[in-house]
Amino acid sequence: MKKAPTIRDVAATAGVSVSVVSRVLNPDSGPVAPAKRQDVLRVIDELGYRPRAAARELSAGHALTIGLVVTDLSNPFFARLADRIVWEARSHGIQVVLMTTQEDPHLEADSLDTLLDRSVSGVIATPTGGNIEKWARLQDLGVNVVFVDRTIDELTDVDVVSIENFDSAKRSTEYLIGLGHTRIALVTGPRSTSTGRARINGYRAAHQDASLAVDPLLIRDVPFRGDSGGDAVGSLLAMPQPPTCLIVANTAQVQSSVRRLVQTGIRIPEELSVIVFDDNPWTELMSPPLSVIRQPLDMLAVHSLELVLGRMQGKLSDGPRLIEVKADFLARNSCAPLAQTAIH
Amino acid sequence: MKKAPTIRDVAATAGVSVSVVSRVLNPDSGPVAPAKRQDVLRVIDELGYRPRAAARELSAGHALTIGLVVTDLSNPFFARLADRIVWEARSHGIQVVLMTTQEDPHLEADSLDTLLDRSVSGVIATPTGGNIEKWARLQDLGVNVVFVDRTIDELTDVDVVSIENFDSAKRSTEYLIGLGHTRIALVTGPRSTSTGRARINGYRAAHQDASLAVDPLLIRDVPFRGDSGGDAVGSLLAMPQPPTCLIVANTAQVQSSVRRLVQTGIRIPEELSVIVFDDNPWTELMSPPLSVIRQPLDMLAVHSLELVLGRMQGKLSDGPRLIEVKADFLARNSCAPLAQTAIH
DNA sequence: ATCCGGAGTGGAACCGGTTCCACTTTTGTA
DNA sequence: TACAAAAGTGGAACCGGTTCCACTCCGGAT
Repeated sequence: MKKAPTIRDVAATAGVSVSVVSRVLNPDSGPVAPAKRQDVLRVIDELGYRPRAAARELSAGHALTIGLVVTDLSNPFFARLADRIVWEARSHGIQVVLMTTQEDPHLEADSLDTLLDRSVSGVIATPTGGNIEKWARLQDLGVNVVFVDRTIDELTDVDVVSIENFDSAKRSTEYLIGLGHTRIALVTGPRSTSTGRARINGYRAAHQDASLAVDPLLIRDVPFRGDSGGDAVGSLLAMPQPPTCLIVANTAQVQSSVRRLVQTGIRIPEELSVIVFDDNPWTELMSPPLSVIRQPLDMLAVHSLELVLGRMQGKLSDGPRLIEVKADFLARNSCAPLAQTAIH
Repeated sequence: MKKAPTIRDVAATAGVSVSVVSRVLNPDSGPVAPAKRQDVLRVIDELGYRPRAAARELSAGHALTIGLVVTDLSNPFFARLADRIVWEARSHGIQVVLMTTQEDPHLEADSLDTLLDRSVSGVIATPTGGNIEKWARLQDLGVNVVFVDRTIDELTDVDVVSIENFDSAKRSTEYLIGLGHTRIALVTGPRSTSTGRARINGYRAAHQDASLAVDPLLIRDVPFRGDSGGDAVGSLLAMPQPPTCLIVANTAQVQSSVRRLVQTGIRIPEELSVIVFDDNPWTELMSPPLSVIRQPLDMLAVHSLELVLGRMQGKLSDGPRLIEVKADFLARNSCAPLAQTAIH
C-alpha cells in the first residue's frame, strides 16, 4: 500500500515551485511559461498525480459537490431523477452525495447537517415539507438550494423546478371528461404545497370549463409519506358512489396506488380508468399499459443542475427562479369511455 | 450570508485551547477535565459549531465516505440496492458518493479516479468487467473494494457479496424441468465472470440431475451492457425450435428482456414460461405476475457495508471474503406446465 | 521529603492544496 | 536606449481540523 504523490512531490520532481504546479492545475490562476507547463504536465502524468479533493475544498471553503436529497430510491421516479442528475453533474465535473429521507423530516434535518459539514455548494431536493428554518439557514450559509418536483410554500426564496402542474392536471382531467366521465378522483400532494394546489386547480379548471360540478370527496390531497396513496385509493373505491376514473398526481404515491389497484383486482379500464403522473419503464409493460403524464426527467435534472451551477458561479440575478417544464400526456390503454365502463 | 464558526472560535469563546476542543470532539484522543468538557459542549451548542469534513479528511488522509459505483439507477435492482446501501451507511455515519457507469469501462475508470481524489475509504461496486489494473491500483492505495452481485475473475483479491448463484440457477431450472419442460433458455452474464459461470453451471447441473441434454444454443451469456438481453430474447424466440421457457439470470438485462417479451406480444405463460432474477416491485404488478428469484437486497447491502467497514477498522483478517446469501425462488404465475404450453 | 506517573493543558507542526505578494525577467513602446 | 508594463516565479501564509510533545499540576508510593 503505497501513498499517493502530493503537489510538492510533483514540484520537486519537475524542479519548480508548488505555486507553478498549482497554476498548471488551475489554468486561469496565473501565468506559466509554456515549456514549464509541459514539464509539469509530464511529471504529473509520470507520477500519476491527482490533487486531493479535501485539500482543495479546505482552502476553497466549499466543495465541488452537491447534495441530492430524495425520499427513497425504490421509487422509480426518484431513482431515475437521481440517475439523470448524477449523470448531468458528472459532465460538469461535480460529484453527488446522495441522501434519502424516507419522507421523514428528522432524517431530512440530519441529512442537511451532514451536507453542511461537507461544505457542499448546492443541494437539489424533494423536500418533505418540514425543516423550514433549516432550509433557510442552509441558504443563509451560502448553499444553493433547488427544489425539484415539489415545493414548500413557506420558503419563498428557493429556486424550484417542476412540471407545469396546473396544465398537466387540467389536460389529464379534460381527457377523461372528453371520454364522458364525470366522477373523476384525484390523488395528489398536500394542499400545503403549491404544486399540490396547482394540480387541484387544474383539475377544477377542467371541470369548470366543462360546466361540471366538483365533488370535493373525490379530491384526496395526501401526504407524500407512507402508504397514504394506497389508502386513498382504497377509500375512494369503497365510496357509495365510487369514481369511474382516477388520476394519481403525486409521484411519491403512484407505486402504492397502483399496487392497491392491482391487489383489489379491479379491472382497468373496464371498471376504472387510470392516469398516473409518472413515466417509469414499467408502466408501459403492465397490462393494460398505463396512460401517463410523462415527467421529462431530463429537463428536470438539467434545469435543477443549471440553477445550482448558475448560482455557484454567481451568474444568476437575485430572486428565486421558478422553472416549469411541459409534461406530455401519453394516452395508452388504461382509460375507456364512460359508456363502456361497468359501474360496480 | 454569515460564515460558520471554526474550532478556534469555539476554543476562544470557551477560553480553552483548540487541542481541548478537538479532544472533546474525539472522545478517545485524550483526557479532558469534566468541567471543561461541559463548557466546550455548551459553547459548541451555542455557536452551532460543526466540524468541517474537509479539514478532518485532510489531516486524517481519508474520508468517512464510500463510493457506490453502479450501472445506472433506472434499473430498479441497482436503485433499490443503492437505496439500501445509502440507508445502511447512514446508520454508521458514513456518506455515499454515487457514480454511475452505464456499463462503460471508461466512465468506470473515470469514476474510480474521482473517488480516489475524494480519498474515499471504500468502494462498493458492480464492476463493468474492465479496468482490471485500475481496481488493483485502488486497493493498492488502501481503498477497500467490495464487489456486489457480480465479480471479475482476474481480481482474486477482492471481497465479493452475491447470491448463491449456482443454487439459484439450479433451483429455477429444476422448477421448470419439474413442469415438464426440456427446452429451457438461459440469459445470463458473461462467462468471463464467475457469477455468470456459476449460474450456467447450476443450470447444467439441474439438467444433468434430470438426465436431460443441454442445448448450448439455449445458453446466452450476454454482456451486462446495453440491450443485449433483449436481443438475446429476440434471437431465442426466432430459433427454428424455440425454447418453451426462459430464465433471465442477468440483473442488468431483466428490464430489456421483459420489454422485448412484451413487445413481441408473446403470451406468458401460455407460450413461454418466464423466470427472472430480480424482485422489483413491478414484476408483481405485471400480468401475469412474474416468477422471480428474489435477491435479498437488504442482505447484499448489509454485507457489503459490513465488509467495507470491517476492512476500514482493520477488523478483518487478510484474504478476500466471498459472501453468498441465499436467494428465494418465488413462484408466481409466469410459468406453466409444458403440457399446457402452445408451441408456436 | 523525594520521586514517579498520570491527568490535564496548550503550543505548534502537519495534512495538501490555493493564493497573495514580492521579486526577477522578458517584452513592448516611446 | 530607457522605462513601464506584463509575464513568470517562488516563498510563505492560510484554510480548519488532528496529533505529537513538552510542560504543569497533583496524588500516592517509597
